[in-house]
Amino acid sequence: MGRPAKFSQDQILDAALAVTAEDGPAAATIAAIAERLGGPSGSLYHRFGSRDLLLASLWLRTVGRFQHGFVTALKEGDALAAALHTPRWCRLHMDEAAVLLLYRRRDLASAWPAELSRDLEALNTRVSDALSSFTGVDRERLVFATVDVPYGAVRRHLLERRPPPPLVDELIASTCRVVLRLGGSPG
Amino acid sequence: MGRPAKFSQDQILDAALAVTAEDGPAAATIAAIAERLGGPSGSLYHRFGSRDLLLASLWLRTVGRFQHGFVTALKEGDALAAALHTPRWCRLHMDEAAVLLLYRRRDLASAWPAELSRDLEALNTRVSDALSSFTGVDRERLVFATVDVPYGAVRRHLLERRPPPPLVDELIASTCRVVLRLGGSPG
DNA sequence: CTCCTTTTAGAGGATACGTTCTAGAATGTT
DNA sequence: AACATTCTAGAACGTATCCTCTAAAAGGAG
Repeated sequence: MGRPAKFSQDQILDAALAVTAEDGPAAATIAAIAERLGGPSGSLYHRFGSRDLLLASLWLRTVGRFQHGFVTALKEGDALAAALHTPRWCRLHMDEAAVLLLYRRRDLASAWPAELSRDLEALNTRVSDALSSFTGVDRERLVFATVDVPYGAVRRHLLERRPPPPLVDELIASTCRVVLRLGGSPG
Repeated sequence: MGRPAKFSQDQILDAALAVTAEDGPAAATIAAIAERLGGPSGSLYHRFGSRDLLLASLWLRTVGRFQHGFVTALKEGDALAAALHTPRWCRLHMDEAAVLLLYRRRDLASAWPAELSRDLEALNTRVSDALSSFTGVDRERLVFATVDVPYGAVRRHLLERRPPPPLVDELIASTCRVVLRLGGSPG
């Protein structure tokens, strides 16, 4: 089977993640990632054909990981849990959350690789379907309550590299109840 | 007085703004800005000493313009107006809003120039003071209602380069009322 | 008109980055 | 043991970017 890999795909993505979370996408150069990894740049090109493919893979991995809990909650009809998934996930995965929420796809991979367009589409469809499966509430309101507000509530804290305080969850929950008319005590 | 300037400071900043809003901070190279301006790169270095100084100036100009309405509303004790300032300003200044809300300072000017640190501090102080002048509400709640939520509500639309729909204002207002306990009909 | 200042104008150098290429190390297969 | 395969290792190349530097254009002052 040939020489065993010293650096796995995930290890490389983790190095890219660390660099990007720390100093932004512009700092995520091949040289910087290789240095963080402790390996040569050639290994990165061996696994991923190009920088765009590497960072696009990082994006896909991160989005996929984040979406899992969100989609599950929505499919169970629990909009509140979906909304609260964002602050909770951020506390557990600060670096990934920073990359996901502070930047855009295009800022990581300036030209999205054609090989990965299907994967990206699949992720989009997954969320879109989960949102559609949640009936009884206007879609714009649902997105506002479960995506936009949690996003805004968390961002300032991610910028300062500290976990969102518990109050954030309270405020998101309050907003959810009002916007989705869920009932429960205001606050 | 010497040769009259063909390109004013604001014209250069406008060119930088257009390029940045269109293709992100990484695309805002000196060459790209000069081409958009229709002038030589030397003129940019004549007015601003470096790329960092140029983009930092753009950041200051944009933040200052945005803050004006926000701070005014807060000082008048109108938190709702402050919260609604964001979607309204976005509709009037889409490009500037995109630069301001979609990116970070560091993504424009990787190292903030020391010459401009005072100006940046002044802007921060201005908002901080305005927030402090608004008594009777916990500061975290106030920031959530007037900054974070409007920010999140607007972002998705800025990404797609279209003005935030009227429903956004409604949802922001509803959230404001609940979080700040302002009274008024829920919705 | 002749200097002086300010600005345009863009060529040129230094540096950094993405990528390719060659060499060799480490493992499975025959 | 010899070979094929897979991966590490890093030097080397072309390109793009930031910035500097020289020359000239355009107006005002004496």
